[in-house]
Amino acid sequence: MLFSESLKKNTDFRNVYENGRSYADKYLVMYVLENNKGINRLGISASKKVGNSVVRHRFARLVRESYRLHENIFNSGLDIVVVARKSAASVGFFEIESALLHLSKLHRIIKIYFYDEES
RNA sequence: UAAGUAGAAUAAAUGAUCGCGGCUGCACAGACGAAAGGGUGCAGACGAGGAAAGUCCGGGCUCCACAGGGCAGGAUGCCGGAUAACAUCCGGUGGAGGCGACUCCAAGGCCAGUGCAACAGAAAUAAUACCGCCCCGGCGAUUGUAACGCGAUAUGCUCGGAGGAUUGCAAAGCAAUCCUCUGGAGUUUUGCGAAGCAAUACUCCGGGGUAAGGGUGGAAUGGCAGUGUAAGAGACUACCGCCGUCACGGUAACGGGACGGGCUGUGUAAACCCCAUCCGGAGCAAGACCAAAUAGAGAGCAAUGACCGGCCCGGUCCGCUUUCAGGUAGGUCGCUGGAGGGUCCCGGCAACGGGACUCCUAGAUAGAUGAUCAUUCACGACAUAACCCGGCUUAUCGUUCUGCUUACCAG
RNA sequence: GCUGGAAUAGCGCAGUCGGUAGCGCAACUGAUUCGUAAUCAGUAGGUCGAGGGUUCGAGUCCCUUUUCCAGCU
Repeated sequence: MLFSESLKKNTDFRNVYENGRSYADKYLVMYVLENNKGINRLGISASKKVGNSVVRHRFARLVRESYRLHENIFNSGLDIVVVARKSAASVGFFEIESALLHLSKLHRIIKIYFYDEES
C-alpha cells in the first residue's frame, strides 16, 4: 500500500484502545488515534470467537482490500484498528466495504472534498 | 436392473483488471541502520489440504543429562512379518456378526497372590439345607381292631326284687309251684366314648442323609442320558466339554488325533498385580550466530573533582576513551531436495524392499491466495502450512471409476 | 505453535476403593406475625458436557469429541 503500513505491536494496539475514539456498527468496531507520523497504520483484529482460521483470515483480507481500494481518500497520520464482530463472519465484500466507509465518515477522517461530494 | 460390500481418484472451471508473498533476472539509488542487515522499480515462472484440523501415538533434528546395573513411573499385549519407529500396516490363528461378498475384536495370565461381587438369595467360597426328596425317633391325627365305661334294649331266656294266690309244715315263719308287676343284674342286639395294638400317601417336633429338582442372581460346584440308591451324588458308564501327557502337521499362534485324569467353583486384570517386550528429559518460542541498550571486569586518559585523613603515600567513587565478557530490542541462520513424487523391471501371497529412468512443486514471521466483472454448470462441503516426515482419530457438498456378493429378469 | 486443568440441581461446591448422587444458598408449600423479614416443619428439582466401550452394574475405569480456563512470547 502506498501511504500505509500495518500496526504490529501489542503495545500499539493497547495505546489505540485506551486513547483513541471508537465507533461501531453491525459488523465492525473502529478505533482511531492520531499518531503524528504522516502515514496511516492499519490494524485488524479478529478474536477466536468470530470463527475458525479460515473465517478470520477472510475477514482480514476483506478489510485490507476495502481499505486499499479507498486509500487515497483517507486523511494521513492516523492509527486505525478494525475489530470484527461475530456477525461479520458470514457477510461478503460489499457489506464490509460499506461498513468501513460508514464508520470512517462518523470519525470524519475522510478528506473533506470527497466527503462533500459523496454526501 | 436393484440392493449391498471392499477399494481408488477428484475436491467447480475459464478469461480480464487491481492487489499480496518469497524466488530468479535486469535496472536504480547508495538516500535507512551503530552494526548485522536491508531498499525501490520492471519482467518471469511459482504460491495450502485430503484432512493443512485435533495434538492422540511414533521417528528424524536440536539442546540438556548420562560409567554400568537396578528401582519407581509409563506404554504395548494371540502368532509371524514389514518398518527409522509406532498404539500403524500386511499375512495368518481363534472368537463374534452376516444368506453372501465381507466386517468387527485392548484377543497374555484370576491353575502365583491380594481385593471386590450392592440388592436378592439358604448359601457368593468355606462352607451351607429355605422349600423339596429319603431314613430313624417322638407327640398327635386318621383308619382298622378293641379290653373297658356309659346309655338304650322289641320278642324271649336266666337270676333277682315286690305283691297276690294255692299247697305243705301246728303256727310265726319257711319252702315249693303258679299268676301279676318290676329293666335291678346278666345274655343278645345296638348307640356313644375309649386305654392298648396295627397300618398310613397325614400334621408337627428332634436327629441324620442328600446338591437330582424349585426359587434368587450377571454368576450356584461341568452338560445330557443311563446304571445305581432309602433318597441321591462323576459313586459308576457312554457321548460332549475341561485338564494333563504323547506323537503328528505348522516358523508360530494353533489344528485335528490317541491315551489318561474323573473334574479341583464363577465373574472381574479398561481392580491391584504377575509375565514378556519397549521407553532418559524438553521441544524450532528447540538451538546457533551477529549485536544497540542495561548491569559487570580489565587497561588507559585527566592528574582534576568528592570522600577517608592534620598532611603525604594509599584506597574508594564519579567522568571520558578503549578492550573483554554478556546477551535485551533488532537482525541472520535453522527453513525446506526429502525415510520425496511418478513410470517401468526384479524379489515377496502382501505390507514392503532393491534397481533404472525421470520430476522439483510454498517457506511467511502480526504472518502472503483476496476483490470486482463476464460466461458455464452439478450452484460449490469440511476447512488455511508455521521445522519435517510416518500413522491414528475426527469433520465433510458432491462426482467418477474398479473388483466382488445376493436377488430378479433376459439371452 | 506448544503445555496443563475443569465441566455434577437455578448458583457455589462435595462425592476415597465402581453398588440406586449429597451439602449450603435460592425456589415452592405450611406454621408463626396485623403484615414482612428472621425462625420452624416439609416438598420438588439431576439422563453427573456429549458419544462409544469394559463390567452383572460407570459420576468414578478406558477411548473419541465439544466447550471453557490457565501458562509459555
